[in-house]
Amino acid sequence: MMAGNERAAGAGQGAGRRVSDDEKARAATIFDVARLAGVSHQTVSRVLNDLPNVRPATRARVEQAIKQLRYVPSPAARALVTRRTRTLGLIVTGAPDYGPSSTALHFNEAARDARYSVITASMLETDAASLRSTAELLVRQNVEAIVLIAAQRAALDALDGIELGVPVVAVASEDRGSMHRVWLDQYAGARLAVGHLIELGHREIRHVSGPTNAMDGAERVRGWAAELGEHGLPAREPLVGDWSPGSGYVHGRTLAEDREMTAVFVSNDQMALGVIHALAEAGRSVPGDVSVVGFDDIPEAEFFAPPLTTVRQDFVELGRDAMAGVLAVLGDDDRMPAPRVPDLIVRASTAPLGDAAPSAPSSASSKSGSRAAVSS
Amino acid sequence: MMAGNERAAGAGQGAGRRVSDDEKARAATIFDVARLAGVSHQTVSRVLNDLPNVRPATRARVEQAIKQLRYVPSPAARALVTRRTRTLGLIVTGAPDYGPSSTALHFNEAARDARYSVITASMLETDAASLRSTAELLVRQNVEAIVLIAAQRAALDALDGIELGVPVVAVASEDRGSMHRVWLDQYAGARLAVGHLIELGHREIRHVSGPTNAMDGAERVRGWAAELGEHGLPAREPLVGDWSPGSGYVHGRTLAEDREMTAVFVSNDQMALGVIHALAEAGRSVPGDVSVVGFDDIPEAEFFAPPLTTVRQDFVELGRDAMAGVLAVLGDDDRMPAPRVPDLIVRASTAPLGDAAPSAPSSASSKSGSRAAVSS
DNA sequence: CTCACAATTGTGAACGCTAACAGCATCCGC
DNA sequence: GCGGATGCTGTTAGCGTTCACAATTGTGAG
Repeated sequence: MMAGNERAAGAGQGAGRRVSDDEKARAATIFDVARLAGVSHQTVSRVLNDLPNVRPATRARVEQAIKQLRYVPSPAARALVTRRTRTLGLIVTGAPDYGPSSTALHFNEAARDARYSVITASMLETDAASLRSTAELLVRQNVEAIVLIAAQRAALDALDGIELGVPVVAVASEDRGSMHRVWLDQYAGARLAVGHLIELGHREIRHVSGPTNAMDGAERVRGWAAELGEHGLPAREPLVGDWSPGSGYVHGRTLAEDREMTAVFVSNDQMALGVIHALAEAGRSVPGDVSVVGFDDIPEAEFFAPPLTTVRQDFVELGRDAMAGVLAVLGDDDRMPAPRVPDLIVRASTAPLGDAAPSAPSSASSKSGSRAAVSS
Repeated sequence: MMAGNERAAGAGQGAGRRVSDDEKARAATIFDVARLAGVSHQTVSRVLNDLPNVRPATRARVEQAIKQLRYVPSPAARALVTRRTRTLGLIVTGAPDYGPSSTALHFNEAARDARYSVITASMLETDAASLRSTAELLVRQNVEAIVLIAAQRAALDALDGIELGVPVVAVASEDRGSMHRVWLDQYAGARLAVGHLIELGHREIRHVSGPTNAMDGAERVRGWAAELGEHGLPAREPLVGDWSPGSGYVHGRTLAEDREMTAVFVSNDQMALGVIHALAEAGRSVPGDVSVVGFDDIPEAEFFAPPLTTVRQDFVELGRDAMAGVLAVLGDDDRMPAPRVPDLIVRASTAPLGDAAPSAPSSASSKSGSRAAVSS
């Protein structure tokens, strides 16, 4: 022991000077620990990595030395030799909306649990050029995989097909051959919402959609149309919004003049807020005259006037699924997670078709307590 | 050239086999580039790091080789020898609210512009234990500094005083001796809001505050009280909310019964939504009977019923300030940025005191197009 | 006691890069 | 035409780990 190898000599820490945990003192290395514990650096490494064939007494001695020197292994040195960084890249585009932000947060936590670090690249822009250069930036950091939380189709397309050298897991509502994907089933969620309106007796159900470049929105349009079609109901042209309450308000004004219509499926809660505002302003009460369903269940939805019936998405699980997907493609684990179906949350913005009869009058039942948050 | 040094020999790439850019081919190293360009690895390193004293012709040859081999330098190897990772840690606690999320996003962009990577650790919990272990986790990744976006006082306190070995820059509204700080001036913002109400003639101005553990909220309380005090107006006990629309609603019901009160300064926009809802429900019109001012200017605020007068905070600049702060403490740059003062955004939820006298009850006038809309 | 064999520990040699210095032309002034 | 600057380029030595072995110690059967 105390082998006079070139390292120990090179370090040249005078035995007396070492103790002071003063400022400039360079962080301890595996050799410092080895010397203090009276073992070779390799034995320390074995302890660090929990390898077998270390006598318990030795292990204890090493652990004691580690603690005493406040030693932490260098991730750089480790990455250099193992060729694994245990680091993932996360790209989030667009404004920090509730959905993407939540997904990112829970992905982050899941990654931490799996002992991976996450280098995040958030960006407001969503053009192909900056997206690609951001992805390449992450690759240059030697991330082992990239997770892309993409709302806009363009963001997904930007990374489609290009060979980055690392796997990409997209959190997106549309499929692309070239990358793996996890998602929440927007189509099914929309059918849930529209199905609810149909059950309430509505026949003329309009739709305020998200922007055409939004994949979630497109799936919701599909679901809306499919559910209507299946019940032999007409699907009038959707009104295309931009997710903002303002665009909901604008379309709400238009809708207010459509006297046939008795229900609106709005593609997110913010726009639903605008729609309700416009309808009420035009004297069409919600849910008295018109039923409105939103999508997302943002925290505020419960406190709209009236409290909003909406479709809740589980972003917690989505974030975890993203991490599960990463582990899957990295081969450390199982297969790609299946999409989850959102839940319908019935509140007070929907009511049975009744009082104001559009074309086919019917009597209103007074069932369904309005408030009762998560009822149904 | 072509020196038969141990590296080139050790690499043992058969000259014939090298060309295939097949799958398993290990990424090119600086030696591969050197060989192809017919120079030493050190010259390649000089080109990579933009050092002087490289003949333009040589530089071009090296750059050509780099491109041809699609070579990217290994950050791990670089970090190992330079002892600099160019990586920062970012801790964001609590739910992904608008403010913290925006700040994080713009910090992220600013870091990228400064050629730093950011390892993000988002966490819902805010207890000292998990916060500290998260910070230590980041330190173990050899981040050069940690940025803490802290809303709750506890989050700040958790990292206060403990020696992490790297500087901490807190984005927080209260000061702690042990760390650097950037912030938006909540106190000044609150005075702006209350000053506006006073100018409109209000004398009984109540306050719905954030939770007591929220530093922003505490500063806003201070600002509210100070502004009132300076005008010799009474500051009744604030109603303590929890930022949610729900708590705003609850306090709104209480406030509705206070017939003295003609104005409320609410500590964030979400609670203001709840307050307005409750007031309207109780027959006290906003702004006809009561003026309401919020804080934050979330995107939805403009579409509340009525559109909300509020205080806008510039989270874009705050995020950039955080990065500027990091550069400052890292010594690469100038000094800690000064706090910024928010802007008052006047919309339709505030009006001059007039119709309804504070102590003398009166009938509500129907002035002010208070958009019947969302009011119930 | 001795020897084979397992358990434990130690010894170089990478990993891919930068830092420090050494070497070699080239150029300038006298 | 010679000495010394002044580019430019090359050589060697680490940075702190893990990997692949080699060496040593311990154990149980004969």
